[in-house]
Amino acid sequence: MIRKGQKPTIYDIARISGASPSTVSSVLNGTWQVRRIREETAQKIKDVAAANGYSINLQARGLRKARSGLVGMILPVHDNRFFSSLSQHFATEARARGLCPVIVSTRREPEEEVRSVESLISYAVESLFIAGATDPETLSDLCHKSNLPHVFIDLPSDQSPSVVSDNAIGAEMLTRSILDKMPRHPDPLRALPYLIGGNARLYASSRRIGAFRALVTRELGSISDDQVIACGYVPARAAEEMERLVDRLGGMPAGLFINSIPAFEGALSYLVRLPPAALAQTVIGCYDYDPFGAFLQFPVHMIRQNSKELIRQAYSLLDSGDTGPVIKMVSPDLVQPRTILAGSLSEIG
Amino acid sequence: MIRKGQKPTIYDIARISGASPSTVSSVLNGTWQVRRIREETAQKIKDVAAANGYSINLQARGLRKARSGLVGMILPVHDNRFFSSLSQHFATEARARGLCPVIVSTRREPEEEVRSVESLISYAVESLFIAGATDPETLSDLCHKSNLPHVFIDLPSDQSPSVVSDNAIGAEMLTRSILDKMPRHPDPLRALPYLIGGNARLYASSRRIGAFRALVTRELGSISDDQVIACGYVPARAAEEMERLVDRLGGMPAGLFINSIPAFEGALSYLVRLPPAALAQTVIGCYDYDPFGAFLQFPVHMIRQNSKELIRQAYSLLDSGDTGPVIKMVSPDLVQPRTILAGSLSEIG
DNA sequence: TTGTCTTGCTCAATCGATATTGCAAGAGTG
DNA sequence: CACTCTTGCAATATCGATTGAGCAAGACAA
Repeated sequence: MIRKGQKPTIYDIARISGASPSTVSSVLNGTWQVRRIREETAQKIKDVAAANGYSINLQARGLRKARSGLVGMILPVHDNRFFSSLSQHFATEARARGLCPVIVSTRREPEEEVRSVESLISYAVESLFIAGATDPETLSDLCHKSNLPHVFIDLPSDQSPSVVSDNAIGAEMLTRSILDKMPRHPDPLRALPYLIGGNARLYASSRRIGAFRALVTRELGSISDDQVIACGYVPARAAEEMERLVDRLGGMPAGLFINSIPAFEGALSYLVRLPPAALAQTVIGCYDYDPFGAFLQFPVHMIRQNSKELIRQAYSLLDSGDTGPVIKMVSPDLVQPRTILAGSLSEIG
Repeated sequence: MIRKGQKPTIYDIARISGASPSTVSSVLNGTWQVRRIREETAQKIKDVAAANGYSINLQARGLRKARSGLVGMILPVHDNRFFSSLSQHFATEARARGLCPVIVSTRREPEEEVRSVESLISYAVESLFIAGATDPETLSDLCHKSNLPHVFIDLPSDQSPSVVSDNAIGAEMLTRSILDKMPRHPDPLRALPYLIGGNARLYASSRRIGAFRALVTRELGSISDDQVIACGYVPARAAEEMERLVDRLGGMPAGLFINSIPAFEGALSYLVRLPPAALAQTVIGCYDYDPFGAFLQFPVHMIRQNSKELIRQAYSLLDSGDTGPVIKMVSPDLVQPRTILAGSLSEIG
């Protein structure tokens, strides 16, 4: 019946069913009513196709129609709570739209980002989501050149539509809840809130630090540079700086704003060695979320990025057809300490 | 120069450079030496291509060559530590092989799994990785029919090559380290190890439970059904069962084997309410890994699945060309409590 | 009966790249 | 000088699906 070893094509189905390839094509892609194919004929073709395990060759269709049915996403890594949550929502929405999601991770390497974008362009993706790009403008250029609709997520581009977490609002919420719960302390230096972690030159951190400084200044009258320790994202560095800070102050400060999960890990590795009493006088907030943070022996306020909303907004920006530079802000959520005991964590299974 | 609004094709490059499309094609795909194209001609074509921002249409190439350059992966969800780690390694290896990874999540819905596999077949993926499938045999049939090389991961198929975590060995390691560290207890019931969580009818859990029972029987002479509480994966259920167990025993048992992260969360939500002293007499092990587990106020032994090795073995099974049913086992790792303080956690940033 | 419409298809060009075959011009050989 | 051989490229068929144009056969009107 069919050429051996090959997948059947519409030509095979046409031969077997005694119709022409064009009739088969229109029956199988659903346009047969418009093309005035008899119901009887259509049914026969469908039966033959099913019986022979026909499945369409989307490369051929894509070539002819100049549409691939693919949507691309670029992100730094898959194995990260935030990015994997982004990709989950991205993929779910893509499938809901009848598109096939192609997600490529670039390990934060600019060249890999460029290669990946070029590769996705070559596969004729219909639009592209770019999350956490290290080099937004180069990628933006590439997309514009190829006339490819695209959105930046989390890290914006100056030349393209972007959706980002509202770091200023998130940092303000976190700072405010630290200030609100912060115990008074006789030592004026230990009575202050401190920020640790992050890279002041990066987009997200700089906004968070800015908001922290602004609110602290507004509430406490001033802020010293000593209160901001943007020591990067390496846990070990954060551990060192944490220890140095506690040494300098002669104990824990009343408030601690930890910028990012890696910094949190580093700080933790030091904090867990302190006597529990040392932590009783501190309010800790972490910008970024980990569910097990809620099970530590001391309460931690956490900021959780709203990845679902980020994706929703990204799709809606694309839908709008606007290709100019716009930045949409999405507010993150403040997660209260120990609010998660009820079992809402099943997602981390 | 170029048809406006369109991406340039080899025909455009041919016209501009004064060569023929076939020459352009062979120059741009690197086969020009074989085809005796002059270096001078080749260079000119490359220049023209670069100047006009040419990028190959992989749909056309794929159609012609009957190879797409795509590798597919099916998994339940992206936003899960284990699966996202799998996809990270899968994607990295795919790119290293010059292939483009297409990862589709199916939310553990059998129909979605079927749709996704069909969709990937239609895109002509060259091979397919299927992780954590709920309905392996149906998917296996689909792949065999389409002559598509494939491997199952984590959850095996009877009809296809599969790579799975060695649940028996993992459970034995975890059980052994619990038994080794378990304190003696005057109450004979509290002196025993208990297993909580998981679904005894599922592949992974049943093996883990089997290994737990076997080793406990071997070391302690016997095991009672009361010691195995396979109450599923819902945190709240685990919390209930945990409380019930502690009530029944009049305190924490000497050893606790928690099966899966969701069960761990549930158990935790109860355990953190106990006085710290209550936990001092217990050894806890968790089958599955979460880095923050190491920062809890009591030590937890954890099993970490070796996702990198799972992927490596899966690729090597595919490379071998074998399509018959084989199961490769990969041993997971035992992570000692608090071994992670040094900063190896940066992956979760 | 002739002309017009509708029905139900088929034909053939097309998308962009690949690969086999073909072929002119020059080099080399006797 | 007639010949083969090599060089360097062009022509063309092909992959599988789509789609506008075309066309035979019957229905219906005039």
